[in-house]
Amino acid sequence: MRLAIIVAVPPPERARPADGLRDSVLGRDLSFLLVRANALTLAAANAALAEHGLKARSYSVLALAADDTRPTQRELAEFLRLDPSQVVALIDDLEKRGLVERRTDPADRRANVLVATDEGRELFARAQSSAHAVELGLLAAVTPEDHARLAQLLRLLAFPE
Amino acid sequence: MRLAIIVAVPPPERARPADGLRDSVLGRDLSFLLVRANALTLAAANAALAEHGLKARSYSVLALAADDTRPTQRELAEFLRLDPSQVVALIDDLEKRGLVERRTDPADRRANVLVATDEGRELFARAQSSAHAVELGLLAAVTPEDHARLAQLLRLLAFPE
DNA sequence: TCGAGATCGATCGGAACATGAACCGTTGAG
DNA sequence: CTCAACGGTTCATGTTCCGATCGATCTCGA
Repeated sequence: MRLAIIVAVPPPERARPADGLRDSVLGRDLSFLLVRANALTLAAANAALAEHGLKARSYSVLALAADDTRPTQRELAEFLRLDPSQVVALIDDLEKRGLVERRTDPADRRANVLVATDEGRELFARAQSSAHAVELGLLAAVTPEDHARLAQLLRLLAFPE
Repeated sequence: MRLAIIVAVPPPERARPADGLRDSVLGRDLSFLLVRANALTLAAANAALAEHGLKARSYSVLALAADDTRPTQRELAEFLRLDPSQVVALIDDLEKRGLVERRTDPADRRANVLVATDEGRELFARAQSSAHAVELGLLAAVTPEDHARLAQLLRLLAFPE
C-alpha cells in the first residue's frame, strides 16, 4: 500500500544530481563554456606540469624563451595577459633555477630580452611532451580535424584584430 | 664605412613588437589559446555586467537561480568549478540584494536550494541581453555556423563524460 | 531503533594571485 | 639639454583560492 503511493509520484522532483544544469541557459553560453573548459584544462595541465616544477604560466614563459623570438618582458606581459609586475616574479623564479636568462636588449637598454639556457630548453622539451599528452587526453572525443578547427576558432577569440 | 657595417646585418633582429609571439609554439597550444580567449572574454563580460552590479560569477549564479532547475549550493559549486565556500559568499551577496533566496530543500534539510526572486529575474533578463550583445561583438569575425560549432566543441572540453 | 560515518553549508585563516602607485634608469623628441 | 614617456622593479592593497573545522542532517548497517 505504502509502496504503491510512493511509486505513484511521477516527477522525481530532482532526478539528476548536477547534470541537469548542463542543459540550462548557461550550457549554451559561450563565455561560460570557456570558463569551464579553461578551468578543467588548466587543472589538468598544472597537474601534468607539476612533475617538472612548472605551472601553466611558467611553462608559457619558458616556451617563449626556448623559442627564438626574444621577447621583452613587456611583450610577454601583453601576450600572456599578465601585469608586467607578475612577469617579474615569474622570470625571477625561472632565472633562479637556471632555466632562463635576462639579457638587456642592446637596442634599448631599458628592456630585458628573455632567452632560455640549454638546461631550460631541455626541461621545456620534457614538459612539452607531458603537455601534449594531456592535451590529447582531453581531446579524446574530438577528431583531428575538429581539433584543428577548434584551435582556429579559439585563435579568433584570443587574437582579435 | 660604419654605416655599411650596420646595414650589412641582415635580420632586423626584432621587427614585430609583440605580434611575432603569436606564431610561436604557444600559438598552436590549445591550452594557451583557451587561457587567453578566456581572459579576454571574461574581461569583456565583466565590463558589460558591471552596469548591473554583477560579475561573471554572480551572473552565472543568478542565471541558474532564474532558471527553474533548483540547484543546491553543492551543485552550483560543482557546475561552476568553484569551491563550495566561495559559493556561500556569492549567494550571500545576491541574497542581501534581494535577487535570490535560499530555501531549505524539503527532501534534504541540510541542503539549500536556490531560487531567484522576481526582482532577480528582471535583473537577469537585462543582464542577459548585455551579455549576449558582448558575445556577438566578440564573435563578429565568426560565421553563425562556426559559432555553433565552437560551442559544441567547447562543450566536449567543458563536460567530459 | 540506534549509532557511526558521510554530507551540506558556513566560517575562518593562510597561501596564491591580481591590481595599481611610486620609483629608477633609459630613451627619444623638441 | 630638458622633459615626457617607457621598461622593469618593488611594495602595499585587495581579491580569490583552498584546506580545516564545525553543527546540523542524512544514510546505512547492526
